[in-house]
Amino acid sequence: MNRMPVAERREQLVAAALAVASREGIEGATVRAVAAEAGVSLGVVHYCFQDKDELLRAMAHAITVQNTTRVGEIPPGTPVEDALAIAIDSVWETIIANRGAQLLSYEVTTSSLRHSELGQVAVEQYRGSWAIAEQLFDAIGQISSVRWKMPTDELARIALALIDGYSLAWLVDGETEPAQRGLRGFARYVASLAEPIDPVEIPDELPVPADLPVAGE
Amino acid sequence: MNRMPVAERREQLVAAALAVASREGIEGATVRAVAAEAGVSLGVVHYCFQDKDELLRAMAHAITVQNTTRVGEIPPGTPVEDALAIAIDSVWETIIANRGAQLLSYEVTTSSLRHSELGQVAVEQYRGSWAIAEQLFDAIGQISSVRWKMPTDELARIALALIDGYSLAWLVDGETEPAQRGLRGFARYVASLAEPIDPVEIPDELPVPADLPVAGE
DNA sequence: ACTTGACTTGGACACATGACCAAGTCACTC
DNA sequence: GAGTGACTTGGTCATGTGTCCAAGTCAAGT
Repeated sequence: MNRMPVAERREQLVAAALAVASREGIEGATVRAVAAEAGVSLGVVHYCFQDKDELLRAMAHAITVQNTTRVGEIPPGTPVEDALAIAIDSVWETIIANRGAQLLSYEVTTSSLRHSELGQVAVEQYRGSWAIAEQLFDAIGQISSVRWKMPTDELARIALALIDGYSLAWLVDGETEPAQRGLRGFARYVASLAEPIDPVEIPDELPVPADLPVAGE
Repeated sequence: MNRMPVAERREQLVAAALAVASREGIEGATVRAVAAEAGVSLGVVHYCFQDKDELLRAMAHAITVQNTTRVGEIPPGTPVEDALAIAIDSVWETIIANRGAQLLSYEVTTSSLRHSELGQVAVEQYRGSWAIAEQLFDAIGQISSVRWKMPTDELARIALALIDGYSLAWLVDGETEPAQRGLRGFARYVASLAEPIDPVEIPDELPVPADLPVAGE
């Protein structure tokens, strides 16, 4: 096989692991399978990674990075409802476009929760997703010139819980319509939690409506 | 070891498998581990079950049954908000009371989606849960004398998606407060989807508010 | 040219696991 | 109390897997 520096080889192996695991499940990502997928002999894997665990951790990290890629841009001035719809649809479409990867993501999560070898992978995964979602709500707030009646971190958790739940259900029964209907309904609900603010000047202290206790984490 | 009829032994083995798998994960539920947990020699398992797969299927079925046990009774006349809160709290409490079992449930789901040996276990699991949740909303409708502005099967799917998502998040970060806050918020939202009806006489044809398309499954 | 070290190879080893079996043991019935 | 069949035992075997290694190959620097 072609020679290449370790770093590059590692990337190739991680990609191979991701491919195998997406296709055949996390258990199918054996050292041999990954080596075969990369077109490399067995020893190479242990030359580039100390453990199989290290390889899997690298793969999990790649998934986390992949999951926390930003959603497409939303033009400024877009109404809240539309902005929310765009964002949620975008997330949902990337999910149903990569069934294997999505399923793998859950497998990695559960594995990480059982076996300490995978370390804090699951926690990192979720922290990253929550942070991204929160940033997204903040961004939409600015884009659409609205203020949320609920802290955005809480909004983020609701949104991700719902998406997680619906995508699991979709993995099981293959129906996309219920999820889309549900998510659209959620978008409408969230839109009702937005109140317009002056897009030009944003004063520091606006009275926050006390509908819900503002519990910052 | 004590002699007992096959049926009884099978139950014991399924219980042992459930115990091991809840404690150490689905991968830890090897034939040997199950036999040891049940205090039985290796051959017994293969005497009672044709395959390891058959054992796992039986275990998965046991989980499904366990997951679809009815929530506690709600006294008639309870206001919708309270009835919803009782139901959701009840579900949530059984979840956080059995962390291992809940995690195992997800492991079984993902495993079933990968390996055809587990058959339609995941689908059965979800169909059962959806049906129960739908029945629950119907029941609450009767108990609290309200009519839902949204089809109950859709309500059920939303509720279960949310619960799934939150419980996954809880498994990862161990925080119960965000989930409880989120679920209570959902209960309040659902309560807003209820409109009172005459508790005594329920006519067959009531105009259904056309907020959403009524899509029967 | 030659030396050095990074990179690769193929195989070997130990171990866990699922499957299987032949013999043994016990309870129940006639 | 003898026979019958359900139940149990302990062990064996094949397979897949992670880990490791000693030797081989190649590219680059001196």
